Amino acid sequence: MAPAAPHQRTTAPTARDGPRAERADARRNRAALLAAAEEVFSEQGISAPIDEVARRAGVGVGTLYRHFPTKEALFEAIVAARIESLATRAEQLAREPDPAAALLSHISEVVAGAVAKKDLFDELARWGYEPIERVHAEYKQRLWRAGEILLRRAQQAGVVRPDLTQEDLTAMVLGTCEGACCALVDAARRPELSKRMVEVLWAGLQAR
Amino acid sequence: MAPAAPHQRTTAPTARDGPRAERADARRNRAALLAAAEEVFSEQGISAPIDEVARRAGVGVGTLYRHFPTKEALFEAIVAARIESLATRAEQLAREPDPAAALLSHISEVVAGAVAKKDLFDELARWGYEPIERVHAEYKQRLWRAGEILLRRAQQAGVVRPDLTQEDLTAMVLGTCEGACCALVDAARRPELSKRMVEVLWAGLQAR
DNA sequence: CACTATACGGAACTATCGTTCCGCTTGTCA
DNA sequence: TGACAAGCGGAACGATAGTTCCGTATAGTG
Repeated sequence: MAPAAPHQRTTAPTARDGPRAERADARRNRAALLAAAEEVFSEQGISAPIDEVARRAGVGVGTLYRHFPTKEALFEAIVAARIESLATRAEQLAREPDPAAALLSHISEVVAGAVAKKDLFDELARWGYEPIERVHAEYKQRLWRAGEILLRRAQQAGVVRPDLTQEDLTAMVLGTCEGACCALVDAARRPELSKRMVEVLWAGLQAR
Repeated sequence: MAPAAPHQRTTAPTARDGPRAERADARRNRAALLAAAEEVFSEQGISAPIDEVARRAGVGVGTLYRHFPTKEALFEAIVAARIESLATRAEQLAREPDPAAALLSHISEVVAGAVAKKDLFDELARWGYEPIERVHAEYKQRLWRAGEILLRRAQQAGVVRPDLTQEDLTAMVLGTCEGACCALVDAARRPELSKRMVEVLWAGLQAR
């Protein structure tokens, strides 16, 4: 986005010399916007109006659009971080000695995350299991690949039904998130419910 | 809705005598609207624009609103029929001798229905598992109660985990529908996928 | 055939949201 | 401290969708 490096010019440092450093208020506002977006999107998901984010950040919409070209871009900035952390955690689990426990932890953590944060939920929901080859965002690829490894290892250990693909598992995990989040449940009971749902899913995944 | 019986008056049958019978074109148009709504909503779900329904019925929106007070009312007219038929079928299953087979059939049929018809899917999704006491529509009550019986019988037969409530099961069935319908899957593979998901769910539901 | 209650069509209205535009403000630097 | 690029706010715009309104058309009746 930035047209060139802000410092070191070959010509004299006059006023017409390249772009100045970022102004302090701009940096403050961007931070405030990210914090507000984090709050708003985690509560209301991607359907939250953009004005709500600007309002809560204490800036006008114009300022929001100065920092992020579209609503999508702002949303992605938030949700990418969430997915990255899931991916990192999944990669870590993929190196654990017990493949069954690792897969179960992975599933539990994804579900718990989606149940707690509506933005993550919305992102997973619309992600669906789009053919992963067509997904360009590298953080999604990381999560997908780590999930693949976790599933394969659990299958090789004879713990999980060998006929399941990662698409199947993804659909089931996603379904578990959605079932637990469904419209009218009061949010307070979701964690407990989703725990039980993961239990049932896990039992259903067992080989034999 | 009709204020009174259209025929037999005590006074003379003058022009100012009660409402006439429904005009033929009105009846035709209502039928066309229902047929169009059935098509459109089953393909696109409740988010289909109302104009699309009117267009496909070959009438103006004004006509649509003459017959149905809101979009909701039209949608409900369609979806109520679907839920009624699920409910009737569930009640029938509740009288079958094999409780396990009955519950499995019920689950399979709900999922298959939701995967095939987006209106049913949307309705179940937003229905969620709202406390059933608060649901007034009698056809939903029927489906819920039949589901309860099916679950209880399967639990008493020792087939299904006794700690599951109908809310749990509803959330799981709903989740299965949602997982299988997720955004980007090509619809052609949904039936197969959902069948496998029901298999896993069923395995997970087993007692011990 | 004429008359009128009924029904029809679709333009217009309202509300919501994402996005753009532009006049004003302010941080930064000489 | 003065000049000005960078940044800001928020009104206005455009798109979408549900709903209303009203002038026109017509089915049914005598």
